[in-house]
Amino acid sequence: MNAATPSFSPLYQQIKALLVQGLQSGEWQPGQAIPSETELASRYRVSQGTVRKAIDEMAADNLLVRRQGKGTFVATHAEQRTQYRFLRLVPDTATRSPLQRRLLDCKRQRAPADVARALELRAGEAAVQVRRLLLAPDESAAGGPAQPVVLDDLWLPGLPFKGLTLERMENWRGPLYRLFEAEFSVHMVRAEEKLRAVAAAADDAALLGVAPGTPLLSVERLSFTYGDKPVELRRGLYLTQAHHYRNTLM
Amino acid sequence: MNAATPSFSPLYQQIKALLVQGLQSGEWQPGQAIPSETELASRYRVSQGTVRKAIDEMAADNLLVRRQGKGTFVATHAEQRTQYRFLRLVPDTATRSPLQRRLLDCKRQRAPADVARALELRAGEAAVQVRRLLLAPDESAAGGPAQPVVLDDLWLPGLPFKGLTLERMENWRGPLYRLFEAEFSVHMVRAEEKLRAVAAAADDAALLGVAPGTPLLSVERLSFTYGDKPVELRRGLYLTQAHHYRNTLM
DNA sequence: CAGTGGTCTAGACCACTAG
DNA sequence: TAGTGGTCTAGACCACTGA
Repeated sequence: MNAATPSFSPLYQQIKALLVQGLQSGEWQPGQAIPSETELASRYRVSQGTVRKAIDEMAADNLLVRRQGKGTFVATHAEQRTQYRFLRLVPDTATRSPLQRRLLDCKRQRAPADVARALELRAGEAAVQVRRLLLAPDESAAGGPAQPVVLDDLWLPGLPFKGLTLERMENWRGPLYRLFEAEFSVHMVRAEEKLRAVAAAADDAALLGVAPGTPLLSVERLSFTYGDKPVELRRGLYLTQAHHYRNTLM
Repeated sequence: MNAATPSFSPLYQQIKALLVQGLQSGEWQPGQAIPSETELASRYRVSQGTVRKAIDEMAADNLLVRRQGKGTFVATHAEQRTQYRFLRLVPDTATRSPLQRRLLDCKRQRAPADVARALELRAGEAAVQVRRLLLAPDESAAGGPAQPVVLDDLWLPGLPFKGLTLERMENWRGPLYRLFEAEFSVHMVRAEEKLRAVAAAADDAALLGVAPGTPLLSVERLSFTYGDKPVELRRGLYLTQAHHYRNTLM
């Protein structure tokens, strides 16, 4: 055991590192079950309790999901429960209804300097830019047109996302992060967001259907996959007239 | 053991409930050590491992802080590390320097309906309202005047905060939440925030030293103490010209 | 029913802190 | 050195799932 992972750390941390490696290498895919605790214990020659502690931490990190009686599964963005795990915008009233997606653009180009820095790309390396709107279905009885609430600007590293096209996204049912996971083997694990209040520029205002100068919530998100590797930079403008960004502090 | 807590649940959950009760009742004060794991194990007639699991969860909830070799301590807002545990506003550049506080007002009055509802007070019950500014020290070499960055409006239930005055807050060194904890036995455990982008009203703009209509980040925070009891409603307006609200999604 | 994760125990030993 | 939390083990039994 120690031969495989020479640096000193508690056994369960070493097990955790091995398991994360398994996720990173794609040995176990999102949604699939990993081996049982007893199986892993005998494989790594440690007690079940040690494996358990490693898995406990990974479950707390949202890398794995435990299901009593069934097994332990690799976390995925496919489940209802985590459908919008990273989207903190919720309607002020009523329950959260699914948002419509309207893709505006998808093009490959050289990454601007700031994007390259955030995604740890070499200057001028290829990147994919995606622009899209999220729209809230009209809640009134009349059933009017859907109201735009989010204007997103995504930047993805070109290499892992080779073959990402507008059509592929348009034909996809379900969360974008599920597409990334299923088709490009990129699973988003965590993200850092920076929020600001800004005034809507003319073009953004037009897309969101509001007056220029309307206060918007600017959300810059940097998403990471296994091993704290940044794989998405997203700039969003949220309309907070009838929605708000919800956060829990602990 | 089961006699004391008749409802069925895992043993360690029952222990956890008992420990939370101890915090709630003030048996152990913030900053103080609770009894050792072995002591608690023998007191509650369970194994040390069971106590350990209860404490593990409470540490994860930020109710307790473990210090190897020293003991387990009741979490407090006094520590440097958690000085601004609930304030997510950080400067865009440089490190986070301590903010100045300028108290504007503190008065006792009947709680408005919305405040009463949030704080679970009876209609018209007494409440304390506090208004204050947070100012960032000028970073430039010149060392100009401090720049207001946060305008806060706090509402506290009148009963537990009997005796809270402007002087008492002005003479207090350190975080407000530490004052609440030390003088009023109210420890904030967690909070829910709702964020919006708004345009600055004339009076708010004047206090923050910006033009009316400037986009501001509106942060409505409801804070809870032990047992999910709401004890503070806070409405903040954040200037996000040189600062941003930082959030981590997991 | 067998197989999975979940709880609980008892005991050994390690790592850190402070007198 | 004594006392604390941290790790690791081995084994028993419970609770849940699905064939």
